[in-house]
Order: sequence, then C-alpha cells, then structure tokens
Amino acid sequence: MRATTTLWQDFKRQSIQEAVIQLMCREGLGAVTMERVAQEVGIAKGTVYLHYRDKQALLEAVKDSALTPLMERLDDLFDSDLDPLRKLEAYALRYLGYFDERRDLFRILIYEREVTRVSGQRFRGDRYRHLVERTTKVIRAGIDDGVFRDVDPGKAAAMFVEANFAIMNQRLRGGGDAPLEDDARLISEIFLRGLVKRRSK
Amino acid sequence: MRATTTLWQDFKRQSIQEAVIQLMCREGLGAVTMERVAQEVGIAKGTVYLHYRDKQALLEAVKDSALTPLMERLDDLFDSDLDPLRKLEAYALRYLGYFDERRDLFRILIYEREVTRVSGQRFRGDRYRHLVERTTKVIRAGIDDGVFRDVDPGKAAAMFVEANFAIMNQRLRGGGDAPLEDDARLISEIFLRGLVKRRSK
DNA sequence: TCTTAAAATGACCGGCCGGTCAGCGACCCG
DNA sequence: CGGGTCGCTGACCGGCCGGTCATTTTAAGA
Repeated sequence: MRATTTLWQDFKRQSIQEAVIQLMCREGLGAVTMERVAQEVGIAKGTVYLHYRDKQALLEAVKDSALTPLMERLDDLFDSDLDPLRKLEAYALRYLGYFDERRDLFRILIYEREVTRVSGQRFRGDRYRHLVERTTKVIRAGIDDGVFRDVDPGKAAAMFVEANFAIMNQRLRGGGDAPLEDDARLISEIFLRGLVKRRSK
Repeated sequence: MRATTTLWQDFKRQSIQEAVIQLMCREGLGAVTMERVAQEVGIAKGTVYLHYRDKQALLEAVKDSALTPLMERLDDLFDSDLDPLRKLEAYALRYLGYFDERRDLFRILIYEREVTRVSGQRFRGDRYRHLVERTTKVIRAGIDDGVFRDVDPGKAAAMFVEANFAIMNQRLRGGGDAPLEDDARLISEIFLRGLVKRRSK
C-alpha cells in the first residue's frame, strides 16, 4: 500500500509537470499560472500545493526532469575516452537527438536560459554553465593534442554550445524537415572545418 | 520656444529610457516597474505616462533607441559591395564593437530575444529574425560564388549570428579583457576556417 | 502681484496571481 | 449508524503593479 500510494503520487506529480510543459508550449511562460496548471490537470489549485511547496519548486522540478536525462547523456559522453574531435561530433548528435524526440522539452531549456540571463542572478544549478565548462575542457584537450588550433577554449566552447542551440531552434521553428544526422553533421562540419570551401580543386 | 520645449521633452524621454536600462542592468527585468523607473529619474509615476502611452510603449522605445543604431550599421554593411567573406568578418567586428562601447545595451538585446522567444509570439519588429535573414543572403551569395561550401544557408546564418551573441556574452561576463579585434577574429576564424588545425605542417 | 494654463504629482483603483485554510465528501472501521 | 481520517477543494487574502485623474505646483504673461 505504501508503494502504491507513492506510485500514484508520482503519477500525479508527473501529470502536473506535463501540464506545465503543455501550457508553456501552447501559450508561453506567462500563461503558466498555478490556477491554469491545476485547471489543465483537472484538479484544484490547492492540490498542486500538496505536491510542490511553491511555484518555484514546481518549475525547478520541471526543469530537472526535463533536462537531467540530457545532461546525463552528455556527461557520459564527456567522460568517455573518445578523442576531442569525436566528442564534439557526438555532442551535436546527442543534443539534437534528445530534443528531436521530445521537442516540447526544448522550450524548457529556452526558459531556463532566459530566466537565468534576464534575472541576472547566478543560479546554483546553472546547467548551461556546466555544459560550457565541460566543452571547454574538451577543446582544451584538443588543443593540447595539437588537433585544434590555439584559440581561447572557453570562447570556442561558448560558440559551439550556442551553435547547437541555434540549430535546434531552427529545427523547431523552421519545420525541422532535415534528418537530425544531417544537422548534426552541419554543425560539426562548420564548427570544425569552417564554412569556407577547401581549396582542394 | 517650440523647439526648446521639444528638446527638453526629448531630454526627459531620454532620462526615462536611461533609467530603464540602468534598472535592468542592476536588478534585472523584474525590477523594471513604472514606479521604480520614475523613482530612478526622480519624477512621479504619472509623469512617465505623459511621455509614453504605457509600459509596452516605453520598453519598445528603449529597444528601438538601443538597437536601431546597431541595425543601421549592420544594414550598411550588408548593403555594401564587399564580398561575402569580408562581410562576415566585418559583421563580427561591428557587432562586438557596438556593444563594447555601450555594454548596458547588450542587456536590452538579451531582453528582446528572451521576450520574443519565451512569449512564443511573433513580434512585428523582430530584429533577430532580420539579422538572420540578411546573413542568410550573404551566405547564399558566398555559396553561389563557390567560396563557401554548399550548406543550408539559413542554418549556417543562425549559427553565425548566435556565435557572435555567445562571444559578446562571454566578453560581458568573463571580464572581457581581450581586445575586441581578437574576439572578432576568433569568430571569423572558427566559423570560416574551422576549429581543426590545417594540416599545413 | 494676480491670473491662468500647462506640467507634475501621488493617492487611488482594479485586476492578477501566489499562497492559505476551513470545510466538505469519500471511505473505512467499530 | 456514528465517528474519525484524509485527500481534495475553491473561496478568500494580501501584495504587487499598471494605469488614472483630481489636485497641487510651477511659471509665464499682464
């Protein structure tokens, strides 16, 4: 009975989180009201507070469950023993792949970035920062190996992470008709080899 | 007298806009309240409404006066007869240069992007979109010339615009000690030539 | 100094939203 | 059937903020 109760509560919590995501995707962050969320789930506002201390805790939980799997997949990649170049290629593939399956989650990522930036506050769980830092290390390793050019690894990492975001954003808005492998390859090719055609003619 | 009055009103309007920018930089978008803005200028809330119809009009005006000069400088560049490759190089230089002089304005850009994205609504004056579109044309021209590789120009453009944003963001946060010419060159080099070292050894 | 029109003010209003809690019904047990 | 537990409810509260407008202040002209 204990287990059953917990399972059911988990289900409830998940329904609430799903409602937040749905609302955010359909009508934007401004529409995410405790009242509206409850309405979406089909429960009363007070009930939501039986599951989450307050609105911030709810949003935090949504971000967590939406982005933690991605971060784990990327951290696994960072921890692997691939060489830096392959790591960046694989990064793009995993990043796009993750959001391609669940496009609504990408909104959550946008939301996190924006709130972090607009509020101007430092967030403890700033995932974006984490991503850039780990990417920085990869690039630094590549430079030490003599594979990459000697550039500021932090800035190159910021460019790379942002480029992935930009492409995913395009996929989301532009209809995303291209296979994700193509887009991942596009990122790798441009970022690693450059836009300019090789003078191989 | 007519002229004098207008000039003085312009000054008032400018003070109000400056207050918005200051508030936004110091305490984030959430602190930008009509009351706080008036307080910052040293006038009463009602007075602000003598100059701007409502809050949205004020924010719109702030965005306009902050970003229009940049857009003009970039549009001049796009309209010039430089070849595509030089245009992209010059783009990075102008972009970074503009915000380097007035770093607080960069916050306004962040604000516009975030609001545009989070609200999910299409904005009439979406400058970001305009930038990407013009950059797309440049890249397409470069591809037609045979200088650039045959990639999706829209996606490459999104990457490029975003990369510039990322670097400016880094300059803002990381202390921005590097000369802007170096950072502009970094963007051009990576985006145009790639991160991977040429096998010229 | 008085007149008067324009400029500035800030108390006030209404709506919104996060958060609370007294109460209600469903269900179980004795 | 009586009583007690518990999940749930939604009316309500308080604070915040955008926007208004009757009133006061300013200043120019006579």
